[in-house]
Amino acid sequence: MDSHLSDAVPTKYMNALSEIKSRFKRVLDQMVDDSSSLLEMIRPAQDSKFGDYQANCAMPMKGMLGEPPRKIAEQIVAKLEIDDLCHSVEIAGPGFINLKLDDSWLKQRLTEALPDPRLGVPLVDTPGTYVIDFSSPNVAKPMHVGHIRSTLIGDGLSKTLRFVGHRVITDNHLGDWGTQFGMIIYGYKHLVNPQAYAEKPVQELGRLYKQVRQIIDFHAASQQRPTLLERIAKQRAELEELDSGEPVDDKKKRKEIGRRKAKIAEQQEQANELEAKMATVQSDTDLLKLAEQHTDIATEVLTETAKLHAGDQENLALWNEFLPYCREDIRRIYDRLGIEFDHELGESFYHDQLEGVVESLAEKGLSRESEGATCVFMEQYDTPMIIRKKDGAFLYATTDLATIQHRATTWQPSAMLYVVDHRQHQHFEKLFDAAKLWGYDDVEMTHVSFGTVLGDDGKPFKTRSGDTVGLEGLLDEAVHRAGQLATELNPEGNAAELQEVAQVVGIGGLKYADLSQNRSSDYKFSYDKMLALKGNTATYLQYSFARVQGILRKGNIDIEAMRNDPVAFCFENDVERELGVSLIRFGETLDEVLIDYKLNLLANYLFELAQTFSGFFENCPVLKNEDEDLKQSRLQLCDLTARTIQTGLSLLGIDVVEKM
RNA sequence: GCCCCGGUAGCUCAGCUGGAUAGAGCAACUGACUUCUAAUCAGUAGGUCGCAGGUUCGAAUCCUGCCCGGGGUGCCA
Repeated sequence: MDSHLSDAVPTKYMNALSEIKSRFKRVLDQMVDDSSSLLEMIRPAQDSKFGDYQANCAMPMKGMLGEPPRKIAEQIVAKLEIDDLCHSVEIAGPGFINLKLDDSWLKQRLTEALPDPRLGVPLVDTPGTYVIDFSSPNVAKPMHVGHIRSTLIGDGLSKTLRFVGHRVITDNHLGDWGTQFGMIIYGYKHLVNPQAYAEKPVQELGRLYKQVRQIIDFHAASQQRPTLLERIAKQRAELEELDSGEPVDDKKKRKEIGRRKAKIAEQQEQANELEAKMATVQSDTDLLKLAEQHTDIATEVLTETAKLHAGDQENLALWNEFLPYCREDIRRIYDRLGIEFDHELGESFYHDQLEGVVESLAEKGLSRESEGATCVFMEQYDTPMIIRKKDGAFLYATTDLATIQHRATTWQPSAMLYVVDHRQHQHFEKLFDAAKLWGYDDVEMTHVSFGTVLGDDGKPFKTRSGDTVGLEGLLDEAVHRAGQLATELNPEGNAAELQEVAQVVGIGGLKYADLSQNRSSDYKFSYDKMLALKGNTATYLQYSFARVQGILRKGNIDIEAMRNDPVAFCFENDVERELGVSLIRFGETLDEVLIDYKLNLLANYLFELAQTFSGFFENCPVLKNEDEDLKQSRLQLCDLTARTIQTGLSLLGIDVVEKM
C-alpha cells in the first residue's frame, strides 16, 4: 500500500498552477505584506478564450495600494518573470491578468509525463499519515443503499491520498457489538432451522435477523398504532378549531396552521408505516403464529444483548461463532466493489477499554455526574456529551473516544478522517473538541460529511420493512443493465468479454453516479440515474479509454517504445493543444480534491478531459495520418489521455476495459 | 425555541475562500455512422440563481431579515 513512498523520487515534475503562483509570489511579496490570499486568486481560466490561467489579484489590491487596478496589473506584469512558462500575458477588463502557457513548456511537461507511471504528478513534499474511518456498517444487517456513500467516498479518498504520496490507514469501524446480536442470538435460540444453519449459515443468520426484526416491529406497531391514531384524531380536532377553512389574515396563525397540518401528515405517514409492518406479519400465517408465540421478544432481545455485554459464556460463544459469518457476508459486497480495508476494528474491539476512557476523563477533571449520567460539559455547547448512561452502560461517544485514543497511539496519524453522513455533524464536533481537551490536540480530525440518501419521493431514505433497496440487488441490477446494453451494441461479442464489460461498466457507473456529485448535497436515489450508461457517466470515460485502446490495437503500436522514445508533441489543431493543457492539469486537480476532500472535482475533471478527447477524436485522425511525426504525436496524446482517465478512474475505484 | 444544511433550466445536479455573457447531464428539437468504436459528435431551445435589503469596481457566491424544505437538539448510532 505504501509503494508510492518507497520509490519516492525528488520532485522533478512541475505543476503549472503552483509554478505560476510561485512566479507571482516573488512579485507580490515586494508589493504587499501578505500575498497568500492574493495567490489563491490565480486559477484556471474560466473561459479558454481568456487563456489557460487567470490572476484576479490586481483588483483587490486597489484597496491596499490605492491605485487603479489596471495600473497595478501593469506593474505586476512588468516585474513578472514568466516568459519561459507563459508566452502571452495580457491585462483585460478591470484588471484581470490572463496567462497562456507557452507551447514548448507545455510540450515539455507532456514529454515528461509520457514515460512516467505517475503521469508527471508530483508526490507531496511532506507526506502525512491519514487514518480514514469509512463504511462502518452494522454487521448482521443487510447493507442497503444508505451505506454506499461512505464506502465509496472513503475508498476514493484513501486511494487519492495514497496516490499523491501520503501514508493511509483505512479502518472499517464495524458495528459488531450492538442489539442486532441480541436479535440473532435470540433468533438462534428460538427460531433457527438447524439444517439451514448447517448448510448456509450466513443465509440462515440473515433470515433470523429479518424474522426477529419483523416480529419486534409487529409488536411495537400493534402497540403504538392505536395511540398514534388517537393523537392524530385529537390534533385534527384541535386544528379544526383553529382553522375554520376561511382565509386567515394573521400571518402567525397561518403559519401555525401549516405547521400543524404538516405534523399531522407526518404522523399519518408513520401510522401507515406501522400498518405496513403489521400487514407484513399478518399476511403470513406462519409468521403471525410465531409473533403470537414471542410476545416478549423485544425485552428478551435486550436481555440477550445485555448478557453478551456482561460476558455471559453462552452468548459470547455464540457471538464468536456468528461474527465470522457476518463478516463473510459483508465481505462479499466489498469484494464486488473492489474495496479492501487495512483494519476492521469494530466496536467490540473497544468494549473493554471504555471503563478506562471514562476514568481517564474523570481524572483529568473533564467529566462530571449530572442527572445520574457521566457527562463532558464544554462551554461552547449547551448540551453535554454523555459518556456513561445512568444505568452504567457506555455510548457510542465513549467508543469513539476509545477509538481516537487507540488510533492516535497506534499510528500517530497527522489526520483522522471520518466519512459519515451529515446528520452526525454535531456529534463529531463535540467528539473532536472533547478529544482535544483530553490531549489529542495535534492531529487534524475532520468529519468528511455527506448528504443523506433520499428516496425517489425526495424524503429521507428510510429502512422500512421490506421496501429498502438492498445494496446487493442494486449491484446485480447495475451489472444486468450494463450487460444488456453491451450485448445489444456488440451482438457478436464474446460472452466472457461481455460479462467482464457488464461488471466493469455496471459497477463503475454506480460508483461514478455517487462520486461525481458534491458529497455535501443530499443524494436522491434513483435507479435510472445510478444506472445510467450515457452522458456524464463512468461509461463515457470508460468508452474514451476503450476508443484509444482500439486505435493502439489497430495501429499495432509498440507502446513501450513510443513512451520511452517520444517524438516532439505537435499542436496542429487547436483541440490538440486543449487536450495537452487538460492533461497536465491532472495533478493540480488532485491538489484541489484534497483541500476539501471533494472527489466530485476529480470526476468533473475526468469528464472534461474525456469531452476534449472526443473533440480530438472527431477532428484529428490518428492512424490514417500521412505525416509520421504528427501521427506519433497524436498517438502520444491518445496514450496519455487513456492513462490519465484510467488512473483517475482508479482513484475513484472504477475499472476500465480494453474493448466495449 | 436553539443549532446545522439546502432552495440555480422541465428533471437531476455543478458552480459558492466574490470575478468577465450563470454551466453540465437527462428529457425535447435539428443534423452527422461505406470513416481510428454513433455507449459518440455538432447544433437549437430552455434561467427574476427562493424573496427583500446591504457590503463594492464587481454578488448565484459575503452580511442581515424573511419565506420554503430537510436534519440535529441529555442517556440510539
